[in-house]
Amino acid sequence: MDMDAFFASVEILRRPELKGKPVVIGGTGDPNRRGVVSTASYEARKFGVHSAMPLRTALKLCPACVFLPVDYNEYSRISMKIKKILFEISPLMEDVGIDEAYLDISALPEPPEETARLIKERVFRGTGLTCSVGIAPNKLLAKMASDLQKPDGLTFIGFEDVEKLIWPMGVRKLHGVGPKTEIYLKEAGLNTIGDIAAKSLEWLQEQLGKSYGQYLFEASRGIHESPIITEWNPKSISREETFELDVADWQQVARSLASLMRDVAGSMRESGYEAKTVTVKIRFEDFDTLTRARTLPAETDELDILRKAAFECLGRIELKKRVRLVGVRVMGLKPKNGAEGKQMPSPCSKDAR
DNA sequence: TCTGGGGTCCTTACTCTA
DNA sequence: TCTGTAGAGTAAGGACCC
Repeated sequence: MDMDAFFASVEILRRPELKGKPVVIGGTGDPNRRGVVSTASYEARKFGVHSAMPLRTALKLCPACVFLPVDYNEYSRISMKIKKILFEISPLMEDVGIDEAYLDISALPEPPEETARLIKERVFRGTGLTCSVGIAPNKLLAKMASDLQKPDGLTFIGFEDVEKLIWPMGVRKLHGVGPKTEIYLKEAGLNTIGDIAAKSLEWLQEQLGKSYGQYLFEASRGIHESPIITEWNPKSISREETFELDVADWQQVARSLASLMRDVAGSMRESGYEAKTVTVKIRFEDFDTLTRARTLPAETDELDILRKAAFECLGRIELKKRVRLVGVRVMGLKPKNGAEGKQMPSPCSKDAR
């Protein structure tokens, strides 16, 4: 199940006057400041606006677009409502970020198409929002099925449809193939998913690495064994900040790092985790990005220790260019005092490769 | 000229230890 | 003691996802 233009749809729901207008959600909502598009309504997409595009570019493409800030709290609230509805239909549910979920419905007595219709109906009745549902024998194909008809779609894919429906698609449509791999594959003469499927396992592994080659070999044939993951512990917690204007002042970078570290430590305590490794990230004005990491003798959630480690990392980076972004991440997480830790919905798909 | 933020996983290089 | 090797842990960077 995949919500349709989720952030934009939520905003339109609470401001009905926006219905039918091109709406762009991203950053602070000011298209003249730094930020990217999180979600564009279908009307805005007609102007070429899409996710991850700089807001300034979106403004150029569509000066008539309505730009709104991201209201993550509101989207989370509605997301939880949706997940509750889905969980009631099948508790074998995997959260995939804020607007997607996989459901194993193979054990339900109703036929799948009936369940799919029930999902769409209950989500709409509960929230006023539409979603697209894909039904397939595994997560990979279900995801591709849900993308096939959007918005408000309901699509079936079986293994027997892979050749006809999936193979003609561009390589980029395969989950796990991003912009870099797309370029690489095209240079190798592979334009469609079928082109990948025509290659041998050995060739793909030689060109793209053992693990990723194996993944592409199977995925291009619609083969994907990964199970529904119902519980999940975070592996890292991070915060980062892009400055409105690139900064040359070391003090300002340090202040920002200290504040981000406070935030991360707060988040760790809230969720009940301690961390072993601290990583600092600096992105310079030319987008050159460096990271430095420090592993501590033992896990901790004490701000003083974490901050000291972060500053030790920062000290190993020569700030000879202006700084665009500063970030901090903690990893090697362990639930505190042997407690369980708070299990969370997974933030994004974990099994692309 | 533009390129966010919060995540996961993989690869490669290096170091330490058995 | 010297040499080689395997494995674990750490560090850095990169690709991808929502």
